[in-house]
Amino acid sequence: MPNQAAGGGHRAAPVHTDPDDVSVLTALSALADPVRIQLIRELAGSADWTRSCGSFDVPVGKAALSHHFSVLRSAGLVEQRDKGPKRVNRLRRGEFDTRFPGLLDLLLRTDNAD
Amino acid sequence: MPNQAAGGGHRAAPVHTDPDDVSVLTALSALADPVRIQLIRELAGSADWTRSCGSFDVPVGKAALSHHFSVLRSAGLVEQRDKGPKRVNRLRRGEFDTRFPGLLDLLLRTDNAD
DNA sequence: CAAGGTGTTCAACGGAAATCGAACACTCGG
DNA sequence: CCGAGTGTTCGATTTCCGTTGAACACCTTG
Repeated sequence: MPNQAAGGGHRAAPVHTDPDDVSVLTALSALADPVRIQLIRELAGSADWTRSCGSFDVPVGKAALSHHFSVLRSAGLVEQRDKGPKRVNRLRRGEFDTRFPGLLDLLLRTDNAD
Repeated sequence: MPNQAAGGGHRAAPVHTDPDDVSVLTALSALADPVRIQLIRELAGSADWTRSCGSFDVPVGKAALSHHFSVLRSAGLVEQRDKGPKRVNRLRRGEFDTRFPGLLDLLLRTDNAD
């Protein structure tokens, strides 16, 4: 029996924020970064829970990457779950779009390339 | 005859950027600031060309204010015109909304108070 | 022409955010 | 139980952005 044993998991659970509790300023600040934009775009092109944190093609080290995911969680943009040794991600598309209609679509439009 | 004389005005014309030439990153960065958000909100609640730069209720000095307007111009959000000694403003609502549909509306929704 | 009002520019400061390297914690496979 | 792989945390550095004060430029009114 690999995991999910009794007594609860040991790893520190990632802290999430509900999009409803996110201010516009926080949302915009989270999105106003090249690395995070790329993370979201790549994430949007993948199925839920299929991408681990290290699987993204961004020009930063692990530490900075971990920080960026923390920001994205705080802004209600990304949800994370532990899967074995990896931490897999999901873009909270529906929930975030309910809170900020059209904002994510704006970022994901192909004609919005930089 | 006060002004509008031949030979052209002398004041340095403000540099504007067409919303079509603005990247998403630039737009989001411009909007991800408390002072600029307030400027846009106040501007949205006023008729075009009725608000001079100094007429806004923001907690910063003239220098910083001038800088913020420069950022807003560069992001294609605000248009400025000289009117006597004052510089009056206009929110480029239609044009900006064509480039980034829904983005301005998001900021101006009352339930998005911080 | 002088004076007050408006806005820009400049150099400089300060603080927040991004980044890195190293150390640590956890999971899984030999 | 050890080792490789994954991600977080810590401390320190760097970079960027907002802010200021002072000097300057322009327009108008007296």
